[in-house]
Amino acid sequence: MTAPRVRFAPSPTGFLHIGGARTALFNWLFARHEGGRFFLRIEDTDQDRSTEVAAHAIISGLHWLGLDWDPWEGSSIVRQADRRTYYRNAVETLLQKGHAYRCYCTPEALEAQRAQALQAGKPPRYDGRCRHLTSPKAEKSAIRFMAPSDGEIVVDDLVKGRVVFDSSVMDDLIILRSNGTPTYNLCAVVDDTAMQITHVIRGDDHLNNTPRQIQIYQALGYPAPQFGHIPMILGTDRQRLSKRHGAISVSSYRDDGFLPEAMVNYLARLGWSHKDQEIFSVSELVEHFSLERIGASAAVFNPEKLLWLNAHYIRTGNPKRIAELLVPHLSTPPSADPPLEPVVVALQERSRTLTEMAASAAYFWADDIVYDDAALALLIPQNLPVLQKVCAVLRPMTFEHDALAEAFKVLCAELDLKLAKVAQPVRAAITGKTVSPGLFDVLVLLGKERALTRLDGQIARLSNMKADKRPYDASGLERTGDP
RNA sequence: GGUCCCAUCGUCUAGUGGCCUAGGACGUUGGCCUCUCACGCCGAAAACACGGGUUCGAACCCCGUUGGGACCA
Repeated sequence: MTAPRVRFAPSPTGFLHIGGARTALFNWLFARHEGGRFFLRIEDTDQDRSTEVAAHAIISGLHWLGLDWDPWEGSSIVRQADRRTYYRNAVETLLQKGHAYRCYCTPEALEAQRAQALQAGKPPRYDGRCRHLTSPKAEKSAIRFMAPSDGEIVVDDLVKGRVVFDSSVMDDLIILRSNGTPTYNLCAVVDDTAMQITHVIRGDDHLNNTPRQIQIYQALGYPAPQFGHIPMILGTDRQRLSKRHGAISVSSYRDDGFLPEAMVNYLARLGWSHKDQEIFSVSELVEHFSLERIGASAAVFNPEKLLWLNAHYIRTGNPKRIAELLVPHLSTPPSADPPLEPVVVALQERSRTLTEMAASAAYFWADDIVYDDAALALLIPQNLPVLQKVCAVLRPMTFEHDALAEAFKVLCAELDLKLAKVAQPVRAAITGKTVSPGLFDVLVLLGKERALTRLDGQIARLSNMKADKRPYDASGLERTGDP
């Protein structure tokens, strides 16, 4: 195949969502696999609904995913707002060739007709009443495309296979509104032709637009590109994915501590497959990607699997990079002691998101740690002797993993206790939680001074409780670190 | 309503007429490992929507039904 040219053409009416991101990804992968070009075109002809904020959100979403694009005629991004004259020219050409005509029907009248047709149980088609008008009826008019009504239009879709449309069901669509703005189908044809797009890869919600566009290509005398319509992404209720389904913007996943490679991997496997492989690096994706391997049916978005992939990439990621990505998620900036990287290493295999990792890391740097209920349940007078023994053993030691492990082992033998019985109270005392990385790792990371301070603090508190002979009451305990 | 698309475990999928007693993955679940939680390892439950054809043989090809989705909006 000669080097293909593809594009991603979002309307800037909101953030980059999961579905758009996958469309962009498939286009990008196809271009990179085939050694072709990938362009970004912002479809902002509808100025009422388009915003700059949205355009930026889409661009930053693509950047985050690592999708880059090629410039076209010197500009990085093609903007339809800059191309109005080309649309006007195309409309003019169609008018001259007799493939378009002025329609004087008002939007209100059209709406009434539509409602009436619907009422009568008929398809709400435009009846072509202005088609044969010879003289202008009013100053304001829209321009309609004169759709050929004979024969059929065949789309040899790269994903769906051969799809045949009967021309007689196609009505005369408006290509230029009475306010002078061109419509989607016209712009897409004009731009895809100008940009020499060879493959239009887009959501299958556009499949029904395709025969209309093909008719416009033919009327204009342009060659039509090939089409590939990829299936929709659905919510758990099998409805088209929308805000109701929760987080659907790419940026919200970034903010929730997901890694771009996890998102890319997940999106790629949603509708596309390569044998039984689940984990793909970007270069593997580029290597194996092909349009033929895209499935024909819609796919349900499954956040659980995304989470699993994210956990995988956090676990196997370069600690230095993970550390950098973690920083924005930390509620308090980490100090140099302990250094961030070894903390990340300790938490990598027990964090599914950066957000989770940040939450688990808090006690390494906090001056006042928060004790959760499960930890407080272990910090009771019965465990005071154990904590005191541990303190006594630790105080003269140099904190080093194997030495600590040996010391605990010896102590356990001495006390005739399982390691769990000793480790859990200590863990609770120094982390405020019952869950953490390996105890000896935590002790080393925390450092001798901080670990002993926390242990001493709890020993003092428990000693007081015992001296007061007050019954244990968790609600009466001081909880430091709460806001 | 019309047109179009789609149909394998709950979910993502492998399967391209005999390799299928239908494979993998997420999730669920039993166990092992174990200082907690994870990771890892071993095991389990779980699907060809239905009905007709074609064929010696159909998850796979054809038709229909049902169900879902999209567009017209």
